[in-house]
Amino acid sequence: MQIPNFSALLTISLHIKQLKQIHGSILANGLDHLEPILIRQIIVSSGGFHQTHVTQYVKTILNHTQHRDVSPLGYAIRFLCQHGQFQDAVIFYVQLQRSGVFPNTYALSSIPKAYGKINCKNGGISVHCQVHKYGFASVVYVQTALLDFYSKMGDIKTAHKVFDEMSERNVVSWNAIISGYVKFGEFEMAQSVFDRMPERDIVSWNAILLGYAKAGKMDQAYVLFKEMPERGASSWNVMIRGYIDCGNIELARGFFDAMPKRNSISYITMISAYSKCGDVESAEKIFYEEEKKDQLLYNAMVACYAQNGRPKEALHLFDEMLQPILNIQPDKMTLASAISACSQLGDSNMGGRIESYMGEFGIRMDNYLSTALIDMHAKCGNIDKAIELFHRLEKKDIVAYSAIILGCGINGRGQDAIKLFEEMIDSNISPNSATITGILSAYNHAGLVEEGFDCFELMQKYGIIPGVDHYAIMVDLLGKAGRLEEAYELIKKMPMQPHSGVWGALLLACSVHNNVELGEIAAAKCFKLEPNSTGYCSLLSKIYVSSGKWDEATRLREAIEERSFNKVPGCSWIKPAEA
DNA sequence: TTAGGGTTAG
Repeated sequence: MQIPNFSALLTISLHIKQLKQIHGSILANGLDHLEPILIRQIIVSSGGFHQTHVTQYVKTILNHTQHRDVSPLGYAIRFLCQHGQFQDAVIFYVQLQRSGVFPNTYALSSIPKAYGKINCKNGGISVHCQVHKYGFASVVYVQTALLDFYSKMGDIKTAHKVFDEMSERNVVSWNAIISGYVKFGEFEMAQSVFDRMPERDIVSWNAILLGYAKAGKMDQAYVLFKEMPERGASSWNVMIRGYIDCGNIELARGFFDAMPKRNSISYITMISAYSKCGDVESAEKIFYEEEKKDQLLYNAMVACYAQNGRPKEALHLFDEMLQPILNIQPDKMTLASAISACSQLGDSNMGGRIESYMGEFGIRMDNYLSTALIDMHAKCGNIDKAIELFHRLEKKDIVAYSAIILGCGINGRGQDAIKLFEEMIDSNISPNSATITGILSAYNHAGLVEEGFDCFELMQKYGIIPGVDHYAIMVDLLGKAGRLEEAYELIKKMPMQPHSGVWGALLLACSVHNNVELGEIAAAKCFKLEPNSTGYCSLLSKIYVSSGKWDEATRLREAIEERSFNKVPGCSWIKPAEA
């Protein structure tokens, strides 16, 4: 093939496969100088392809090409930013600078957003310096991007300074500063900028509407909503979100039903609201009623199943979205939920498959995914792998600590769990209810009773109210140590009704330590709370046998047989004991 | 430039 043919080919819209072939031929023919044009063409033609494939391929070429033509590279950086590949955009931007190439407006107007997304304030500040250095200080797009960067980083002062110094402003610049004030709760400032705006568009109105919603002033939000010159799906979505945050899910649903044209955000807002209050059925109804299901909708429903202890359904839906007929690409959100489902099932095979998707689709590991994987490996018994992942975490937050502490606890690594808990407290991270469950389980495994009690005091310090499960672990811990009376006293002091787990822990301890009296009390409670479970009967029977109380053992066995014959739930023969 | 979704326990 001749050189002119390549150039001509690269001016028309082609399939990614054809572009890949052309790329191969270009390199084989030593025509590397055409690579920049190829990059641009891939991006331009990318509309119909999977974005992940395109971004992967663009990244591959960027990594390998020797050419440093600013136009396609700036274009590529903007493309990566538009497709959420912020880390990579920053890497290429830095490479571009290192090779001595001046960035262009494409790169400079998109890179501040990338720095903001990866939470790198210094990066954005250095871009700000470069903007002045390279003479882009009067370009409205570049300045707006910088002002938006500062406002998103919470530095409203600098954002306002950039805004004040702008020689030219457009409606986007005004909206960016308003959104910044709204985001950080400075509603009055937002309102005052809004009042001064020379012209407003729907985004300006939505930003102010959001301000009311965030302040919980839904009555005023409604007045504004009615007054708005135009309303879009976003305006309705803000109202829905506002009512959900106020706990008025019915009114939110009313708006959802009434809106003229819903978008994916409307659906996922409602689904996640139902998910959070455990109403999986309503979420399912919305999901299945919508015919055009996209990635966002699937993600919301997979998450809903995973969050509500229905891991099989979560994975079933995950599989469905990968079917060639639908071929919806999973992303970080999907994988995080799917991994959570795997850990609930203890299924590390499926988990491994999901890990391999990450490579296949070029999904970068982040804190959410790492934490989900830590939990999964720990629950599947691979605690070393979990610990390794934990130590590789960039930022160890409360969820990651909770997951690893619990993981160590359930894998018999009590001492490791205790060390990590201390490390967490030293790094000024306050434990939450889940962390306490984890550390208490670790003390329980290690048989550290006093530390368990100390933990109850610690909870008070951090304002955590002990839940029924914390008591259950404590009862188990005391029971195992043979301190049965203390365990019983603790149950009596509980401010809430003990569940069968609490009484079951006491009963188990009684069976280990052959305590008939407390065993009968605990068993009676268990029978009442879970009449259909036979496990408690066997435990009590074991206590009788071990204590030589053959008559009671026989009576109990007869009662069980009679019960299963008559299908009458409960064991009525035992004297009900008061706790 | 706005709106939304993911990770820990129960």
